[in-house]
Amino acid sequence: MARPRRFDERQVLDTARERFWSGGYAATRMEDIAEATGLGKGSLYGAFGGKQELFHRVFDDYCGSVVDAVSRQLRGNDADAFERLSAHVHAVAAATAADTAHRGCLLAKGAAELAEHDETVAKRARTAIEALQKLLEDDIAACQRNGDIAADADPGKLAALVLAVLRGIEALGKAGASEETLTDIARTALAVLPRPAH
Amino acid sequence: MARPRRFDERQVLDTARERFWSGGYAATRMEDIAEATGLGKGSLYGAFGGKQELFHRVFDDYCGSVVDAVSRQLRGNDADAFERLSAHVHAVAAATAADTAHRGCLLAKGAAELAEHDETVAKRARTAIEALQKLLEDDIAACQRNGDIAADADPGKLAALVLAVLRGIEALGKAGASEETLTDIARTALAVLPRPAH
DNA sequence: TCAGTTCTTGACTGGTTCGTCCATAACACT
DNA sequence: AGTGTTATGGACGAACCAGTCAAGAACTGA
Repeated sequence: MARPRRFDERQVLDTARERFWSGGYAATRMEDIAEATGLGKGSLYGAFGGKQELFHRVFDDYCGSVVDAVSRQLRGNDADAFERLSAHVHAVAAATAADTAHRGCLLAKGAAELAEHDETVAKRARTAIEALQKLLEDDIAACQRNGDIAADADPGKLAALVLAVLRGIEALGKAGASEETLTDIARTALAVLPRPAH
Repeated sequence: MARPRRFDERQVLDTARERFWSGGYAATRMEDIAEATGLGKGSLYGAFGGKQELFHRVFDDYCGSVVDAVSRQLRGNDADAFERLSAHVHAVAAATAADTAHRGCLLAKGAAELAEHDETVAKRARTAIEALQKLLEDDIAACQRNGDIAADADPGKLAALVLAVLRGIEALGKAGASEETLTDIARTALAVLPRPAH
């Protein structure tokens, strides 16, 4: 009954993500996004409300997709749990090293810029982090069932440690650490995890 | 021979740091800083050049003071090296947890916002991180000499790991992790460091 | 006391940016 | 085809902001 949208909302969100990711929230102009997507500003505002709401959409999407991706990497049977954990940790190091533009992770960047003054962003980041920790914890528990990690260790605490290492790798990557340093951190972190005595 | 400055440069830098730290670079207005310091904009520009230069000054100062502070915490004799390391790691966790405003560390926040597009900031962050790693490495080597950490471990790699954990604690704190989680991470990280076999 | 120099103040400029508005376009249903 | 509804695009308004400038103030050394 009404004129249909000519643009794909998904695509606009992806483009907006790109802009916010590379420039940050404050430094990205709505007009940049309009030009990059080919939309007029009217359409942009009509469809998403405003800059803040658009960012919230983008940020929410991004957090969800990160958790999804990690979930795909870590879920599986007990036998491969340690291998999955190892692959994940190394993948984060490799991805961070490959990110020559040093944009890091939008979750970290957005939280750093806005969490203090934007409760919505703060809350979303918190739930994403909690989800990531839970995924790690489940995988570590699987490692323990399979005898790859000491059974008497607290999987929640090890998961928190691994998560801190992963976020730390991101942070160091943004500060310009070399690929070698990052992969060393990944390797060392996996090496110091408590193995079962035999 | 000329009219003397009425303001203390140090104090202005501290106030500017406060503003940049809490609002980020892009979202902080020079007029905010002028008002907060009581200076007119002309004085501000006359003394510091411009927004970017002022931020560079502030950022450089901050990086230096962080490295200094850590240096004071970590330098000392071999006998207390592990205790100093432990105290430092726990201090970072406690400070992060106490930072209820979640502003995190200006080094991380500034790098996150600007490193991608500002080579000066990127370089300064890099040298600060390298200095921190060196301090940790020296302390860990001291631990090894004192028999608190396995002598066959690579102190540089352990230092990189510890640094990643510390930066990760900061990042998780900003994302809203609880004090308990953060201190658990600190405790667990220290616990998994390789001890000498005896 | 006076001259020379630097500092201060705040109004002003020019450019930028968020968000709005409106005339027009595109479609669905009758 | 006609009508109602929603999308489009870009001009526009209002606020904001970095940086400048000029007139006057404060101080020192002569």
